Amino acid sequence: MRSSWADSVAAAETAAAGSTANNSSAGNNSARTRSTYVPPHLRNRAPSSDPPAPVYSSSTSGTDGSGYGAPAGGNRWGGPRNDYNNRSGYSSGGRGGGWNNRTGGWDRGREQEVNPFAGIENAVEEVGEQENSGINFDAYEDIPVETSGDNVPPAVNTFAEIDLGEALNQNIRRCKYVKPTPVQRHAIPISLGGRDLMACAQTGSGKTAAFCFPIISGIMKDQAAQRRPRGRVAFPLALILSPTRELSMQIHEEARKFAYQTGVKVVVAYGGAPINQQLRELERGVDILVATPGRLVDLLERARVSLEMIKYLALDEADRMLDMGFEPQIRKIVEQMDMPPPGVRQTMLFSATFPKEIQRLASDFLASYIFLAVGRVGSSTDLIVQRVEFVHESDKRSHLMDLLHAQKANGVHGKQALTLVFVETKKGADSLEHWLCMNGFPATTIHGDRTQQEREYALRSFKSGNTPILVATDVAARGLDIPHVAHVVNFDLPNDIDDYVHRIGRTGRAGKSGLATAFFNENNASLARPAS
DNA sequence: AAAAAAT
Repeated sequence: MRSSWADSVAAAETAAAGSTANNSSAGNNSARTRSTYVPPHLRNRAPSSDPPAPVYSSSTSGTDGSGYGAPAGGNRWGGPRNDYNNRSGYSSGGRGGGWNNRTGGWDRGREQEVNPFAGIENAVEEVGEQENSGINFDAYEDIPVETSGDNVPPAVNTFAEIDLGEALNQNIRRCKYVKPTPVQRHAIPISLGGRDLMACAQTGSGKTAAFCFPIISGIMKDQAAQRRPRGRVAFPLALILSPTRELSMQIHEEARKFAYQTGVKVVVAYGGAPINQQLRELERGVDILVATPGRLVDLLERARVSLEMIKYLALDEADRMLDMGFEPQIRKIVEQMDMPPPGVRQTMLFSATFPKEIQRLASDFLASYIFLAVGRVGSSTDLIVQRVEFVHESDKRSHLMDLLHAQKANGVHGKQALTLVFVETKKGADSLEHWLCMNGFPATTIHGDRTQQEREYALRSFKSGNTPILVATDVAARGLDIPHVAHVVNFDLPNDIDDYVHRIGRTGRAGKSGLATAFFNENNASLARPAS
């Protein structure tokens, strides 16, 4: 039996207390050198005390609009951040002109930063005021949060309280983040303070921003991050590991938004995609590398990536990675290559649960860490309406059909009523998808037997509402943040209650309400009562 | 028993 969240909290408090007690001052040195809180009345001014960090010096006069063609007054690029521009592989000089000119001389590939805000979410029409931000902030009030450890930095209530820099603040506005989510309120000050962090929280709670903001801000402020020669070996400053390719892609997309026009370069590497393109991307320079463990080990063995310069390490969905048997790869990456040890680098470990194996990982990877547990947002108990229906195996398809027809009849537009159907097997996914299509319901499927290209296409097609039904195996169960999933159907029940919770967590995201239906029959007897 | 992940 897995430990519950409450157990995790309890267990972790002892663990965290024990691990921090003997090592209270280590790892704090970097914290002192970072700049800190700026009171509200001093914000949006040039921080005169810190001339060498000019990123923060100008808030551009123009409203930035699309991000392109905006730097009229500011010229963030040409000016003060030359060190950075050079380092990340942009040619220096003529910056402003080149930037505004999309067909300019050097816009092949990604040499030009693509505006990440022209994203897929625009494909789905926004409804109503509340949805514009994508997050229902009211749902975040009264989320239980626990922290433990030595000298926990106080939480913040607004982004403005945190000195993230103007470029990052602008991206936060572009993302329409109004105020920090609970995990952000606590985790960002902890990370900005240079402390290691063990956090129990789910994706969709704002976790990605919680670890990206401090990393990006830290890289921007780091005077020591001088330009390095570009070459065959890439030297990322930050590494983000995640269990599945799609989750890595998603983190990469988000991180690119947060890093837009900061000069911080984010690159993603995962399997199933041609490695050459990823190698080229790495050669152009990388600050933050987002990767799945297998592909990263490959890159390390080819000596195309060195972890020598790593200052920030984030492990996302750590429990999932262990479940999937990645512990050897992860230990190899973190402990047996050239990555700086705990205390020298800064490490953030995120996990939905906190069982023994994760506790061990935490004590091995983290130094003097702070434990943070954030209650679930849109948890199974409040925002997701759950139904369990007894359906014989042979009736499942027609029953699903009834549900889909009812949904249609309720006048939900195809575009917004995305339905995610979980099945047990890859074969089952294929055949159900086929059957749905045959019966007039545009569906697609995602599972581990499909090529990466097919998987990515399926996800895009689903998100855009093109095929508003996605049949999935557990590859999609955790972490994926798909907006507008109105209904999760557990066509086949998962074997494990944790998986169930994660699956239905695909709906009711970001504080919106959702519906979850599970088909239950005699085959699932083992789930009906705790089988221990 | 199944799923995921490097080729």
